[in-house]
Amino acid sequence: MPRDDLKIGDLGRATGTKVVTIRYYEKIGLLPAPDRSVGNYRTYDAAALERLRFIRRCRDLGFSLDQVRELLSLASDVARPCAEVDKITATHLADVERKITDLQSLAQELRRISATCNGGGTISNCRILDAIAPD
Amino acid sequence: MPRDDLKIGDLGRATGTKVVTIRYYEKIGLLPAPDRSVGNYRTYDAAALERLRFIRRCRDLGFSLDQVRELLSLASDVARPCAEVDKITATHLADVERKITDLQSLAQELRRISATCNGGGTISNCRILDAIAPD
DNA sequence: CTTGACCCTATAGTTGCTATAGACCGTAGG
DNA sequence: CCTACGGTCTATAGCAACTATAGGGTCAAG
Repeated sequence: MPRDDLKIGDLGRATGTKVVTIRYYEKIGLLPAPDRSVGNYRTYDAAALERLRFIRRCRDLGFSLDQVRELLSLASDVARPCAEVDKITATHLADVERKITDLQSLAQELRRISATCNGGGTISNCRILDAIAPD
Repeated sequence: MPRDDLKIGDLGRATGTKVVTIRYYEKIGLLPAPDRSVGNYRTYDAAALERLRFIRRCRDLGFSLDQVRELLSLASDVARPCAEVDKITATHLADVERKITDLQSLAQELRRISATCNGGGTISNCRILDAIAPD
């Protein structure tokens, strides 16, 4: 076995990925099924390590697994236009920005609601509940 | 049957909730099992409508179903201190605020990555992919 | 009396993992 | 050589919070 062969645990440690997650990525086709050792252990090479690193980085950036799949497929096809990659990124960025504004108005409303809190009172005169359920 | 009896579809329309979701809330104990009509249809009264409205409002505010459960339980116990309600709200607000800052740095990074896009090029010289997988 | 809209139950799917059970492999110590 | 241990294997079930589907029953209008 070549020196750069990694067992699944090694790969996990090298990428900060749990073993079960790696197997999960394999099951859903994000990682190719690797060769097996005599004892039926998965053995990974440097390419697998790089691919998993890429996947994890994408996940850190908040891309969905489907988007990661697309990015991987694009990355392997040097002739496709770079604009396709940018489109995925831009779509994701727009999603993130929309989420931010949604959460900002949410936070605003929660602050407003929380501000109505009747210090040491009881539920019977809780104005927060009134604020949640205006009726 | 009293005039304020609602079928599940009516309740759904009145609260903007899908029928399956209402049944789901019942199954997980968020809504009590209502009376049934002769034909075995669920029949809801005004109290159920109010309770579901409260649940939906909480969900709109981003509370988890467990938090909603707690809020409902608090709301029904007039002797408990209002501070408990505020604590749930404050915790949730902190969550939301943390999510916002997380997403903001994410958006920042995505903008940075997207800005590297090599306009009309192909994947072979795609700098976005390089930016995602710096190596 | 049939059509259509509604309702019923039960089960499986979604996303992205995580957890568990029960078995096998490989190496180091006694 | 045996045993203990840590790692690995498969398969299955669980998490949030629903959504979707299958295969039926109910009810009012035409």
